[in-house]
Amino acid sequence: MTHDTRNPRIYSRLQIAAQLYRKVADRQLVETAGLTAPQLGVLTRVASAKALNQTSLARDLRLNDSAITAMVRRLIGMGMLEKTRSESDSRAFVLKLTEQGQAAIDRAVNQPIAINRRIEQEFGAEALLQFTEKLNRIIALCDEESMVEAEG
Amino acid sequence: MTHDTRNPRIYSRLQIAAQLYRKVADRQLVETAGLTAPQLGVLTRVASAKALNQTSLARDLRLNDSAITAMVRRLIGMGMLEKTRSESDSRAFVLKLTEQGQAAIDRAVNQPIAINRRIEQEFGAEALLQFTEKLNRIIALCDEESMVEAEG
DNA sequence: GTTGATTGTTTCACTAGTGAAGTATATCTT
DNA sequence: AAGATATACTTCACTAGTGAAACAATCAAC
Repeated sequence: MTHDTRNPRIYSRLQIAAQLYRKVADRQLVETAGLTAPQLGVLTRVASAKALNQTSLARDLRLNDSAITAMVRRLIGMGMLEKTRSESDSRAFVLKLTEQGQAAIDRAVNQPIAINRRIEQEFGAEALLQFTEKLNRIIALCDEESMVEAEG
Repeated sequence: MTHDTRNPRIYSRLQIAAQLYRKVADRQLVETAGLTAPQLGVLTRVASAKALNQTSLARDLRLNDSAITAMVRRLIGMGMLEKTRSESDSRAFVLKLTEQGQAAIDRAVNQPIAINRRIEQEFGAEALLQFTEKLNRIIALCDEESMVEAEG
């Protein structure tokens, strides 16, 4: 009753948490691996797939195609990634790590991110699982909602 | 064991949830109120304070000063906000809503955001509280961690 | 085997954020 | 009162994302 901002609470807390988390993780990652967190996300996905194109990458990371275009351009500029035309489909590119890219991942893996550890310890395994479960729930609800908006 | 991406899980889920939530909320807000969610956040904060300057606004929203500079510039351009030099401190500006800005807030308030309602219903009051509590925990841990990084 | 739709990618204009460096104005300290 | 320090704000260069419009290659249907 004091605040009419009843619902913004979740929204804004979520935004702040996500932003802050990224900032703190980025600081360590840039220091140790020379990568930002989103960049590491892209590289690890590329590393774990055998022949990935940009569209699949976008789907995996739940991003826009154009976000991937930009991301890949940066990573290629940094010498972390390579891009070659797919032989089976000449619209698509196949993404591959460079040695330098693999080295960056290795550095990142060898030095676990402090904030992750901290959160894991504070929360404990069970609470952590429960929390990510709720995040997944939110993601699913957003998906549903955006379907509804689009089609009716 | 299948995935060595044990810790990224929380991080990336949080990012995806936040991004998606914003996207869905934005779509409705832009439609009904002509505002994005972050813009509404700024306006409601300005509305609830009596004489706000940009630095306090930045602190409240946990944003950079320069993010506020840009945000305010856009909102002024849209005719939602006004900026006048503070009489007590001539470095600072005092932010004030225009009529149009107030009208936009009213439109937003009168049409609660669908995705918020959906999440509230699915989660229930208790789970929602618990969830935001954990978000606050994460925020606090990030704050601590960034202190440690900065000073040692 | 064209025709038409779908798919993979890019470009453009935009919002939203960070961080470092700079400019004024205020506030201490002496 | 002067000089150092802090505060309010801006600018710049950057990352990271969206969405719409375009283009070329592929795939289905006649």
